[in-house]
Amino acid sequence: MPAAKTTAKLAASQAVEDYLERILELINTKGYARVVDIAQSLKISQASVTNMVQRLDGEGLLHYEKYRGLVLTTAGEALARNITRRHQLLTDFLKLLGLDDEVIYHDVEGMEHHISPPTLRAIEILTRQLERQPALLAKVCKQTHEN
Amino acid sequence: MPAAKTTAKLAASQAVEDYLERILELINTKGYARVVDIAQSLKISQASVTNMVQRLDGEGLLHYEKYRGLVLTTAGEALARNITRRHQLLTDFLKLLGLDDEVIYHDVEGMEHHISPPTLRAIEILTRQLERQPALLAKVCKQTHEN
DNA sequence: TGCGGAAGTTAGGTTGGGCTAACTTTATTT
DNA sequence: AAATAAAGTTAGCCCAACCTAACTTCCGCA
Repeated sequence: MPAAKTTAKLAASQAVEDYLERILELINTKGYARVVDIAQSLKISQASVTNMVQRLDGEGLLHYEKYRGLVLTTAGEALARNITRRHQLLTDFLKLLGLDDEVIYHDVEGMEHHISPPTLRAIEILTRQLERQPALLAKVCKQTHEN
Repeated sequence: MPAAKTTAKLAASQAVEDYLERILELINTKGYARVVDIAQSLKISQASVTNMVQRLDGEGLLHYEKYRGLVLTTAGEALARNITRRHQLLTDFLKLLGLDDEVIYHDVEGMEHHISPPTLRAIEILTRQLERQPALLAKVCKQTHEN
């Protein structure tokens, strides 16, 4: 069999994607991800985080040791990077349209879980093309803020 | 108090939006929305539909009479039209990018619940502008399907 | 007109993902 | 090193939305 398939993935829930995204972000910014930080970042209770972290360990997305912390597995980090990329590309695209940061953050947080690779790719390419069309973008921004 | 607020809205869940959207669609295409049709359309059981329909009646989004059918209220129809519009505009936008119908349908079904009015507006305006840029669009489509 | 099948409903169960309260473990501070 | 504070965990709960099984109502037709 040529071209082995190494990525399993198999559909992570919205919640799982949110957790992984935040965990990766915490690790990138402070070097580690504590339960208390994840809870604060997602605005949920520590108890809920402990629960989910145990589940994610069971699913092989991170290694978790009671009271000692956690690290992402290769699979977990792959998923986290993937959702982070979706977040970034969507944010870039909406920024181009001159939308408010609050609005962008809110909408992206919802939409990022529902965008498939082909759509993401098309938006990425469109974004790159639009970046070279300042006149067109200016028109869109202006019209958007009219009225 | 000037400028009375007539629209309440108050955040409908994803599920509620999906139900209303399908109900409106059924009414528009066959003139009525039976439990069995809604169930089939959403791929869930009739029992679940009955449950939700009772809830939506309680929330004033439709009038429901046991065994006799249902009609959308003004509020329900407003919500349904709103979500339908989001669906349509997102679909139009993605079609412009040359994406496959299956992909579009799937992604829109997820994203439509998470797009705010400002973002929707910006995308609508962008879509209209892009429609007059066939060369740009061709480039995006081509690059999207490369590789 | 009454009966069988389709449609609709009810009751009760499951699952995911949240919560609080109470407890344990770890870390800090004196 | 003991006390206290902070972090983490457990147990038990709740709610939205789904499900199946069993029952009821409705309707077309012999």
